Amino acid sequence: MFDFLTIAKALADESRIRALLALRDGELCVCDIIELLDLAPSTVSKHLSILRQARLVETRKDGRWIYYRLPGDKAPHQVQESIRWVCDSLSKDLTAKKDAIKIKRIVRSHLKNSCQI
Amino acid sequence: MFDFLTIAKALADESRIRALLALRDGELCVCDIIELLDLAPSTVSKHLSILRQARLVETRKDGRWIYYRLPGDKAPHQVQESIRWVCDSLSKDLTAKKDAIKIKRIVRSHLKNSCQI
DNA sequence: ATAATATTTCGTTATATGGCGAACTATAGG
DNA sequence: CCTATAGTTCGCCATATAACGAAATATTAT
Repeated sequence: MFDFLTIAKALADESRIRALLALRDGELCVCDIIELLDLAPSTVSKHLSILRQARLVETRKDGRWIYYRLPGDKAPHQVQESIRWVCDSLSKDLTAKKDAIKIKRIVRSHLKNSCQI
Repeated sequence: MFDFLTIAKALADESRIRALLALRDGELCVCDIIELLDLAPSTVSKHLSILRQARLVETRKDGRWIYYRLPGDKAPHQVQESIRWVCDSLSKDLTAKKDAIKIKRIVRSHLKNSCQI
């Protein structure tokens, strides 16, 4: 029950849901998500740590960046089912669709900054 | 997104989850749930109204009593999937198991009060 | 009609939560 | 070494939420 409630509370916030859904197309670093949500870095960091504590996201550090991603197959069944529930429920959500487009642009522009052709 | 968040917030509270799971074995009146959760009537009423607004429960009035139940097949797909998620996630939960036993006793004793043999 | 029971609504209070900025840690680059 | 960048932690404030009791509503029983 405790684990379930940790997950349910983590999913009961629009910013965290948007962040989670944005990870469907692959990992993102924190600054990507900051730009997506248009919130203060400290706020986004807190949101991500709540998702992380619920095991709804995993992290990978690469130099200065910390990449967040959806958990893999070895994640607890409860976690996987929860993510499936969110993704299924919001597969056609308009906000999520807009975010997906915005994220593509954000990732592109960040790439452009680091490896200019 | 709004409907989803209404549901997610409704599910992010232990008392409401316990009430919802208690309805798996059939409808209950408010006083049953008050006795189960051991909270003030006004508190339980508020919890149930939150579940109701999220369409996670339906009601039926019978005399003095108002019976709450899980929604039927004509409930929105999103609602049904949400309930399935909760029930699946907590199918083996210890608190829920204890509650199921307690509810059986509560219902029995309420029946005994009204139709004494 | 009156009393008792079931439930809801309302007002209050304490705590939880989301938001921010400032300060801190860590890494990369000049 | 110094600066810039990425991220987290901490402290603060405003709002949201869960809890209660008192009062209101509705229905049944006396």
